[in-house]
Amino acid sequence: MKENNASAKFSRLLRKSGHKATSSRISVLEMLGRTKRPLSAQDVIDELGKKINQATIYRILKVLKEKGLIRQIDFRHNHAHYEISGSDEHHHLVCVYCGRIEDVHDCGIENTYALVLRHSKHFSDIRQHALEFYGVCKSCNKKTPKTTQ
Amino acid sequence: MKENNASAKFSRLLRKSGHKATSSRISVLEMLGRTKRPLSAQDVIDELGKKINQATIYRILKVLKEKGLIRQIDFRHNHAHYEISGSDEHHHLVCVYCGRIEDVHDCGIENTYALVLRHSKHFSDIRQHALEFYGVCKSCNKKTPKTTQ
DNA sequence: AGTTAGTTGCAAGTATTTCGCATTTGTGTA
DNA sequence: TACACAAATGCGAAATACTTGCAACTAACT
Repeated sequence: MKENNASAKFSRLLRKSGHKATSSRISVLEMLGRTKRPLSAQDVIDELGKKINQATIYRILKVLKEKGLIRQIDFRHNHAHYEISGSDEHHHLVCVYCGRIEDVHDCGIENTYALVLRHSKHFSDIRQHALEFYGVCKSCNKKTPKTTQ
Repeated sequence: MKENNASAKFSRLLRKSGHKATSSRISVLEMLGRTKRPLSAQDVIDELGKKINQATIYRILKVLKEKGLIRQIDFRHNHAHYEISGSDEHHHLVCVYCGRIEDVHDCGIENTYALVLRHSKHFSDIRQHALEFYGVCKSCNKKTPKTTQ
């Protein structure tokens, strides 16, 4: 009954953040939950598109992201990727030419490029990194008081 | 003769990385060079679009980015931003609701969320950050040996 | 069970970026 | 200084990614 536990947990999280626990949202969360790598919106549409309209999938991803139930990752592939919150958080090496991705574990930013490269199998050069913080500004925080998690 | 110096420097950088120093490329570099904030492709098109075709502007941004002459920044606004390399590198706070941006100076990742928030005027909450490294994988490095800078 | 705000499906629209191919332009060489 | 050629550009169209308006539906309250 793992499925049920997971989906019950997702329902709770959704309601806690002021949203309805619809079956569409739970399906998306479950899909992200059982997938290790970050998925694009298209990946989700490929799997759930027959049950859920694509506009709805985009709307769901937007809400889940705003509420922090999922994380967005930018690989600079011209589309966003998403992964479930709470999963092992790590960074990525992304090739500026071919977009190839490699995971970067056990690495603070202070252990910089040289260290990352030393641990890398496939990369020979780091050109730059992106570090951005995503949060809620004070004026938006006033407008959406339910915003907990 | 500041302009000439800058454009001569850009010419040198372009040739050094194996590309022609075309006037279009130099215009784009100069525009980014004299602008403090990161510009979107559309910003560049708005200013240079009469002289340079928009497909060309996208191609130029791609090359400059690959060669590391400019940096790409992802604000999650559904389009990329670019800034000239070598300019004061800093991070950003981006509101997940309205996209509002605030600069984050003097901050390593180790001085985490609490410290960033303490220095922030407009944000009340940080939900997540993105840290990605951008480099060249070994197989691409073989294919493009000229890749220096 | 009934009410209602919140959610979804549908179809069309917008925004962003890319492509193929003919023409032009830098750059190294004669 | 002119030549030759690879590289870069312009143009138009297309592909991709994401959004919107509105009518119909549904979860979650009473």
